[in-house]
Amino acid sequence: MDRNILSHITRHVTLTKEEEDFFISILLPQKLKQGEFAQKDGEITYNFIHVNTGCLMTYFTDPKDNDQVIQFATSGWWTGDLHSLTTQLPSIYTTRALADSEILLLPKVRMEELLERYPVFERYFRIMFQNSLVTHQNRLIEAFANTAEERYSNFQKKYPHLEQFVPLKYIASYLGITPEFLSKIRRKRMSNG
Amino acid sequence: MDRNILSHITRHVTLTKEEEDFFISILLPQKLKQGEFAQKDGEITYNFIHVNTGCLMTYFTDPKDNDQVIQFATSGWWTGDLHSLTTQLPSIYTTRALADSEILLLPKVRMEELLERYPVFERYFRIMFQNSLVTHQNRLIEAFANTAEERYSNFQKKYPHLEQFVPLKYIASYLGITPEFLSKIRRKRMSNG
DNA sequence: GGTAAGACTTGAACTAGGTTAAGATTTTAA
DNA sequence: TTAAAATCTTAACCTAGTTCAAGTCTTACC
Repeated sequence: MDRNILSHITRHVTLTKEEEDFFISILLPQKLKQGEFAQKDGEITYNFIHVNTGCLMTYFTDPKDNDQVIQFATSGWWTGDLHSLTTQLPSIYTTRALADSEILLLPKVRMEELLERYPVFERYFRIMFQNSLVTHQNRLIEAFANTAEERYSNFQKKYPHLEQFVPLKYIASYLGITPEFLSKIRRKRMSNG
Repeated sequence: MDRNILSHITRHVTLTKEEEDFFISILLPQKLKQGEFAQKDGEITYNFIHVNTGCLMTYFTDPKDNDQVIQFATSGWWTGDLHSLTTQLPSIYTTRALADSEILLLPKVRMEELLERYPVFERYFRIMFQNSLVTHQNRLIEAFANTAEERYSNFQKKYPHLEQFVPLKYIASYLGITPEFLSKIRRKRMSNG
């Protein structure tokens, strides 16, 4: 199996050979074609998902059937529904491949075993979640303090490669606006330079 | 010293007497009067902050001098600027007492020592951050999918005691609207029942 | 106990962004 | 290769929320 994921982890913590081997042994590799689902809303989440190659998005479908994209996950990211994974209640999110992708599934029970046996992984996930929290706080400030146009600019700076293959309607959704309004912004940009 | 904080922690993990004692020994208690600062923006954050009694708020002041409240923290909550604490770059947030409060400071270096010596605290903070992440994801969805009025209702349901002593302008800021518009919502509510 | 400062409200004019519906362009699939 | 489906754009009209300015109500302080 591809041990590429280890390079992401050893950026934050140091692993022994035993820890590496055990970790790799509990991961389930899976391939997804563009458009396929890693997780559907309404179902219980049994796996934490690591993206090896490709790109996934996680979105929430509201009662009026609008999709709200909450995250794009590319190579090296963890994704999925933490709430459903923790509580084993049905997920409110859908996670879906935006491009052909290879993912690694970390089953909940094996993850618990991992954390129990090798506390270094508690540390690793503590650091992961801590960083992710900072990112989410920033997004929250962005959402309230900046205009849609500023958010779009920041998005482009932060994820320069994404716009090539992510449909604009999902980018609009991620930015919290309608596709029509994103069109307006793009048009205005072109004429202004 | 008040060992009340331990009850919050042992809700998530089990501590030995030794772990409890060491943890308590590294905390610095501090009293704040209403309006006093626990942390000012522009300064480096040296402590993670635990609220024992009272209530603090953390806000971001944007370039146009608008305050954006990102969190209210009451008894049992951790607060402060995780980004500045981690990177030791100047904080972009201010944390301030909304009522007379007692807080406990966990200095960065002692926190690192704690995590090194007693991995059970890695587990505790991993769980904390994981839960907090779920909360932040929900807030993000709320911000985009709901109207200001719905957000206000949800806020009141979630923090029923806060509205008694938190000035409305900070609640408006937390909801991402102007105080004027919050007034309008409250007025409309009164006439409609 | 009066006054100054901050908090809250009101209303009128304005704007960022949404809605609806149609048309243009691209992608998919048979 | 072409028809169908999905994506993207355009435009007219609409609305949630802002801005500004004035007025009321509280709180704090000399």
